[in-house]
Amino acid sequence: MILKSQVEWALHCCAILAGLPDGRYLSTKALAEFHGLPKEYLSKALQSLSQAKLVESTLGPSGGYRLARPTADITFLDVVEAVEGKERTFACSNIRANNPCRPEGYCDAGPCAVARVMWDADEAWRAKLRSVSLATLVRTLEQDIPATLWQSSFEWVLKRAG
Amino acid sequence: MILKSQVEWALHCCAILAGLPDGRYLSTKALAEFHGLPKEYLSKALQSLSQAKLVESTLGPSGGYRLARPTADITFLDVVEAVEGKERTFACSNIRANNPCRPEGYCDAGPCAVARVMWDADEAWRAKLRSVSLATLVRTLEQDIPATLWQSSFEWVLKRAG
DNA sequence: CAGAATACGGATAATAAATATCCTTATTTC
DNA sequence: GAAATAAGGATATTTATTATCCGTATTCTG
Repeated sequence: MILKSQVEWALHCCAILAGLPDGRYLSTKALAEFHGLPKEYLSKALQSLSQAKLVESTLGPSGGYRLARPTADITFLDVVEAVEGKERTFACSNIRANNPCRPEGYCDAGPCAVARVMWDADEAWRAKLRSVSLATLVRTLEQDIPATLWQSSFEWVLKRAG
Repeated sequence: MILKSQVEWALHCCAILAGLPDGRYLSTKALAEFHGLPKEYLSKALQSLSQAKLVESTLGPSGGYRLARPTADITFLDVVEAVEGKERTFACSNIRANNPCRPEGYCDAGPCAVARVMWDADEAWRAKLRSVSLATLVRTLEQDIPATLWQSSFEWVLKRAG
């Protein structure tokens, strides 16, 4: 089990969009070029973000994407769920129902004990993702990345932002 | 992203093995029949548990599997990792390295900020799985399942345990 | 107003992973 | 010696992921 590569792409793209000045948009083309990704397929990930209302888009030359909410109000979980879907990572197929000892018409009171544990773990994962916002990510990146690279990247993006 | 169905199967099988009297083995055939699963494919999951040293096997008629350690010493994480592998659920392909603004020969100090968050969440998931043992699971099941069904299932298993 | 650039969605192909079955071998029990 | 078993290799089958291509509507630019 491994997350789609689109999750990674979407998160990095959101980090870039988070640094965009108000009212500006950045195109799929620019985002793909900046990250060295296939434009057409990255486009699908960005469309997922758009459908989840995390980003807004505009058409035409100088078109592209921008965040739809303040960076503090978009979490890792938002982005992950936009791309991966909101379904739990453990699917219970209720195999206990196949127990040959079950009386006819027996009905389970609640979800399977195995599933409950797996779902608790899933929720712990989501809680952690929910606790980190894009604002936090940008602050971290600003500390990680050398100032010169940070600035040149910012300028690279600005030059292409419509 | 969704866990393999073999994870579910392995956990349920471990729950059964956890109730086995000392020194007894239960075959793939019995485990498959009890859970309504394809014997050949379930066998692969059990082999994973065996390779991870979570269970011991013996050959011949009256052969099968038993737990290799006390139920309190086998966690959900042990079983999940035996089947799914120990790799993290987020794979960082280090796309930041494609940034066109990077100076020639630039080298990253540490892992990517995005990956660190994703890996923290992965670890939170694993920590939760690590916190629940088979002993805990069996206690929960004993409370969930009606005594009569619990007992008839126990007898069903015992009749087939070598 | 014309042309270019864009997001969007549908269709399709290519690749990889999960699911499943079959068969052979070595071991153990009876 | 016969039967049952785990183990592992080989191979399909199915599903998910990754990727590309194309047509459409929209928006900006000249």
